[in-house]
Amino acid sequence: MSSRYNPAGHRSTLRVLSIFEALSATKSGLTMAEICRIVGAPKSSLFSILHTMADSDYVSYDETTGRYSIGLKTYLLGKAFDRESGGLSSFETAMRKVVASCGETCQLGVLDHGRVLYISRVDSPQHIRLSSEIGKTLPAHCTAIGKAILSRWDEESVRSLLPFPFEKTTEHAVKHIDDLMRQLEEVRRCGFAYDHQEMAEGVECIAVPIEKGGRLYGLSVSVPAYRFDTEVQNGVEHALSDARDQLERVS
Amino acid sequence: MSSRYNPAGHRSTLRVLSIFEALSATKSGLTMAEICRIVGAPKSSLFSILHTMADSDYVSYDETTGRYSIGLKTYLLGKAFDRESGGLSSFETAMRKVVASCGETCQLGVLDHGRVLYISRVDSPQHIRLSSEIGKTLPAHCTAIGKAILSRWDEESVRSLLPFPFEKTTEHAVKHIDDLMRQLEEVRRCGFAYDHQEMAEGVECIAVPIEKGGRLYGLSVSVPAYRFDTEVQNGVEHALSDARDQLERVS
DNA sequence: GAATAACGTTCGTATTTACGAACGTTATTC
DNA sequence: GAATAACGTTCGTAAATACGAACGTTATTC
Repeated sequence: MSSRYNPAGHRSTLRVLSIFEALSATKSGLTMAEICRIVGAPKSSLFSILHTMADSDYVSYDETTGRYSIGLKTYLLGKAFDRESGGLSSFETAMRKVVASCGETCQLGVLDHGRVLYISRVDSPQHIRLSSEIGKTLPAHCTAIGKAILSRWDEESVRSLLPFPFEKTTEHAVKHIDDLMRQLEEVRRCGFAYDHQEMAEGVECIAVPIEKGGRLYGLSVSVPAYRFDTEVQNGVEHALSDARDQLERVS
Repeated sequence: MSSRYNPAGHRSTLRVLSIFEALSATKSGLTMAEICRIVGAPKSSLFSILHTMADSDYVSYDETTGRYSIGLKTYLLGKAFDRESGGLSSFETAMRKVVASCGETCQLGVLDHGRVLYISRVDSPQHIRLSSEIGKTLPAHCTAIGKAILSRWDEESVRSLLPFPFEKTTEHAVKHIDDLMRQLEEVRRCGFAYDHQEMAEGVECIAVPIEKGGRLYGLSVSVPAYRFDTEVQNGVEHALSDARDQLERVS
């Protein structure tokens, strides 16, 4: 799909996007030197790119600290996504309803290069809760959202697109791709994907796949293991199917 | 501030940003040819850039329609801005309060290349209201937000950065930059900037400048002329100064 | 349904960008 | 406070991108 000449992609473009990515993962901005280290490019190269980005206000430059951060115009791009794609606001409404119904943290993710990219979260009102971060990724094979989405793929795609051997997480995680295939078959059958402390010890997750606007999402609820039982599981599954039905109906 | 070699900026970067900008201004996506026309670059050049953007999910490509639009990852960049910059959420809270208090549309903007860039809006509950669009720009000299922000600049910057002669809007708009200077002096004195049907016939606006996070914003309320009088004006000014005080206090 | 137009894609060379090395300047170290 | 390290910036050449022209393919026109 990329240009034949440079199969890796357009270098300057990749760098612009990497700079955005680096800046979005920071709290108080980055210096040029820090960006260079993260992006893995020499400062003489990023110099003009960074200045162009700052001049156009997609990146903001703080003169007093000498640090770059995400700019106002980039924020507006995100708003445009909301407006165009029917928005994620419908997801957020549904997620708030899920949290209200079962009292646990609800998360939304997609698959990005074989990993789960978390795009939205509504926190549990309880004190003990999860620490995942929006914009961060986790392996797909050991997360409920990952399995939920993969269950909608054909076997061949899963085998070719998922990095194997799997990244190691906890003892409970599925170790071989054939075992994962069996789990996915089970997800297709019952509609729910489970992560029984596979990603992190003591965290149980349940997820459903949701198709919306031609895209596959995974919607999950995470529960600390010590308050997880059959009753909680039933409640979560009920809340998740309600959310899925509501979201897929309006499309 | 740009690189000495290419005073206009880094070409590839400018193109990436232009593509983002073009995509953010559309409702249902653009084809490659359309993007080329908007950006003003040949398709052989944008080909690889666009594919690289789509591969990284910052841009999404709809195979059925052949159209590109803003991608999910770009949305996450916007969220990162919110998280980093203390967010615009505090502005939005304040704006909702303004609308609740005076019942008219409230808008937030900044200056971008001598024009007012609208970044947020909370609509009036009334039926007759405005049609401005988030992400769009208007001339600064004939808008309340523009004048509010310019009042915090020194005279030399205003004269050098504002495009003159002014773009023509309505008969009521200020025509000469010297007249604008007198108006800005008045804004500095009383704290409020006015647009008396200067941008659009029948629309009155009042704005205050707000400094937050090292950036200058303008917060305005727009009122249809037929329901504008001294009493309304007092109410709006009261609501705007409350909002400004609240926003600048927390910083 | 033939002809035309528009689209996305590929190619080769002209042009621009890339980046190691070196600069002056500002933090850090001792 | 001298010496060192790190930063942002500039330069020249090596290497990448840019883009007109031409391709096959898909819409449009008549």
